[in-house]
Amino acid sequence: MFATLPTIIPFAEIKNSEAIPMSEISKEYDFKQVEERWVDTWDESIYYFDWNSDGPQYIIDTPPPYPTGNFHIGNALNWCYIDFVARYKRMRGYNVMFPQGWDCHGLPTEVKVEEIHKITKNEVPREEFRRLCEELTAQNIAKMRVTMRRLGFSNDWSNEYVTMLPDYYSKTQRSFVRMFEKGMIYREDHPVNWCPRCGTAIAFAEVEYDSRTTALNYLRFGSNLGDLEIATSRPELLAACVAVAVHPEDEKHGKYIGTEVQVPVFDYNVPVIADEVVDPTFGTGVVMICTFGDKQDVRWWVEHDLPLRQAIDRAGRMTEIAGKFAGMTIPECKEAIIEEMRSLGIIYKQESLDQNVGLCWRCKTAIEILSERQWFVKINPSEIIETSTEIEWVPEHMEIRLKNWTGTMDWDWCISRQRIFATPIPVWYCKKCGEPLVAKEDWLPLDPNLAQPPISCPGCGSDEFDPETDVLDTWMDSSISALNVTGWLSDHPPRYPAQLRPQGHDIIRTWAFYTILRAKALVGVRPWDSILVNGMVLGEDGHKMSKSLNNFIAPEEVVVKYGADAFRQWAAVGGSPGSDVMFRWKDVISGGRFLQKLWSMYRFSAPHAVKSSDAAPNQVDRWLLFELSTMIEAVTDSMDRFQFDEAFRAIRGFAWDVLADNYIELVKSRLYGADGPEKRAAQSTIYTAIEALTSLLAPFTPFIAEEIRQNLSGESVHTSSWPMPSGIPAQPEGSVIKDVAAAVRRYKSDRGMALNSPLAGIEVYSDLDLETIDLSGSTSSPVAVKRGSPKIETRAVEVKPQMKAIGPVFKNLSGEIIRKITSIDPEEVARQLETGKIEIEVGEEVVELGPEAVEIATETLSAGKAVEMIILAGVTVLIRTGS
RNA sequence: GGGCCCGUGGUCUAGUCGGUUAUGACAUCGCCCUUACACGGCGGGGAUCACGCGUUCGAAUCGCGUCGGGCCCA
Repeated sequence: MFATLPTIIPFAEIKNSEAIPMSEISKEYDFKQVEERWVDTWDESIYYFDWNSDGPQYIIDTPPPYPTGNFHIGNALNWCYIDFVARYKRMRGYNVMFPQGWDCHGLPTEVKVEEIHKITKNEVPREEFRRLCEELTAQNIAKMRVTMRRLGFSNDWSNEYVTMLPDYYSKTQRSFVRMFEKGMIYREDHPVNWCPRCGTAIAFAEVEYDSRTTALNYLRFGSNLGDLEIATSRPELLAACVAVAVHPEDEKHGKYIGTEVQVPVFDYNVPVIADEVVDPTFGTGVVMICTFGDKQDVRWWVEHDLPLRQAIDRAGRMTEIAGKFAGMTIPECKEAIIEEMRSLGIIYKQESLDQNVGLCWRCKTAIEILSERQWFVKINPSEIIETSTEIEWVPEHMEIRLKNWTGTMDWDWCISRQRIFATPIPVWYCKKCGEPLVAKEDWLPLDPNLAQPPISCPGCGSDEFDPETDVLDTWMDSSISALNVTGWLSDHPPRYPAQLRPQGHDIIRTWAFYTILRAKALVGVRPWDSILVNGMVLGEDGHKMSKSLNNFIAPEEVVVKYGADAFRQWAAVGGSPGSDVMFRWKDVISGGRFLQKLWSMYRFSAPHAVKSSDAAPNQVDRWLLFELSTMIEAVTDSMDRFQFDEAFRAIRGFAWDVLADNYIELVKSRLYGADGPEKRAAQSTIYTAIEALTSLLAPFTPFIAEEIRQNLSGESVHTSSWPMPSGIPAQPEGSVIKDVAAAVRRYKSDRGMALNSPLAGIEVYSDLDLETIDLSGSTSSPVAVKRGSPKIETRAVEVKPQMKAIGPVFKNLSGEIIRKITSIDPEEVARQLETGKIEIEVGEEVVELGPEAVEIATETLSAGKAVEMIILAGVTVLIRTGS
């Protein structure tokens, strides 16, 4: 018996006072208009953290970017991740803080200011120069804020901080004072990495390495035992030579150990020492130790208690001890000294040598190691490594980078810098006795260059002081960001640790390292519960995106062309967090297409999506609700693991495949049909699905999610809750109906038939009680559901062994069983299968297989009638074509 | 030189505590303007899962090695 076709009511006659008619909704999604409108109208106070709330907190230690004026695509990727998390956690009921900070201090701004005003920093008063830097920084921050808003980030602007302002840098200064008082900060003469161009000390983290080719010079040192031949790549440091080293078991040079040799050109004696680190196969096997050619020299210097001979000054020029070379630059001296030694026959050989040299990461000048009186922070590697194990690293393996780095530092963190635009070190030196006077906490903030201490010198009572002109390393500012956002030294009770630190893997050795160090030193706890590490953004050529490689794309350019929601989809699906992500226009384009698809779905749904409570969902509705519930569960799980690609793919898959391509096609006839419980059930199901969909999309595509949700229900999606899975149980009927409808659609498509062309009849053979309303509606054909199997002859043509079932039971017999069962006649296997078991001989024994062990592929034997058969899992469909 | 990550259709990618026919996007080909969407729908072609050896009944997945790439460091 065929079910009757539902009556079709013309669209124009459908009146629904609650819903928006489709015709009023534009066919094309206008992302520009929608996004710009929401940027202008959103009330950002809904993103504010509530300091007074007792609810569960979720504080994000946003890494404060350097205000260059351009919010680049790498920032944008990281901020997308942060925003996904922040919006998700808010919807889960957390009291979320997504603060925005600005890490202002630093050399690039000083350089830029010098460029803009055509001055050098020494030409204007210190205070004036600082003011110009602040002015430029403020302009740059303003520019970057615009981009961030346009990208839809839900920053908490009530918790913005700017490290160059007294509010913040007083905390930096207080952290300095506290750590000094705890004995964690000290000042002493110590080798430091020095950039001669910038004229400042720099930390290991600021040293970059590059391979260069240089000359290895072979020269002779005079000795009573006969000239000693040594090889060096740094002859310009000859005047700084304090010893010569050989390997203790070096047979050729062993006799020199303990004697003295004469340094050529400068004619003074240095000892020959034995040290196992010397590579006897490199050069001549003899190495000259200078203060300081490299880090190894520093180690030897300490170990063997050698004297200090400083041949290079702060400006990178040769000092007095270099004699007639004094005043030359390093390259000038190198050239002159080689020339001199050549003419004297001291250099007897030169060969080229590939080596890696340390460079200043800002200006790429080769760094020198100088002994300078500087401020240092003590590093306790084991404490940092221990603390990092308390932190959840995502992805896990990134923690190894921190551990590796932590073990490689040869000396403490040098925190003084010889610059202007930075946090002043709150210290004076007594003019009379020279003792340093470190400010007390309640004097702060201050600049010792502008203020005098309120007390006399505790040592000698003098009232005359010189200010400390050095300033603090910028990492001293930024490494307390985690403490700052959790309310340290604020009016609020502190809430550390923060829950999340999102950052790139390129700054693990700096930011993550220093922040852990400082949190432990200052408050004794880890700075964060979790750290989420994002990859670098690669250009479409596969290389790290940078202006110099000319593969650079600005986020603004993408937003203008495809919108923020499309851009954010690239961030979500471009790669899983931690891996590098290539920027690809086609990902953005496909994101834009999805927006259009969503818009079309909404445009269709608008007149039909109506909440109602009195209509029980039918089988197809329940199938959709089950798929929705399952998807919500999966997405929630993915979000909890920060797997945004997984989460977004699941949402998009549901929206596109399940809801649009299948469910909506199935229920159209009900929606266009006469009012009644069946229609209302479909309307209500669509409403539920779209409502949930907009919530799930809200963290990813906040603009279109808001637009649709506001139109649908008049409420903001961004104050709504994350959907909960309904937990509706799985029932096979709806899924089978969907499969049959899809099969019929394919059938028509294969034959070039219009998809709405009616068939004479469809018979569905199944043991399930299938409802026919949506099947007949979506196929435009009468449908009958029958029990059992159709009277059609079939023949087994292939036996497909099921490895999953056979393997675990028969173990190493499996191979033989598979070979056997696929070699016998499939018809025979099929006959046996009807008895419920299959017996086959394997070698000597007879093995019994259950029905789960095989699947039989069959072929229909045509009965010569106008009947087509489609066999699906659990159902057989017969189509009467009517011819 | 060391550490970490990676190598899957033309391109990019999912899957990686072993188990039917390896996911998706973009590209490509064919058919279809079906009362939301042609920025759409249906279908097709296209991958010896870098290579070799091993463990196993069974390997993209586990182990070892080789080659190639990236990142961090020396």
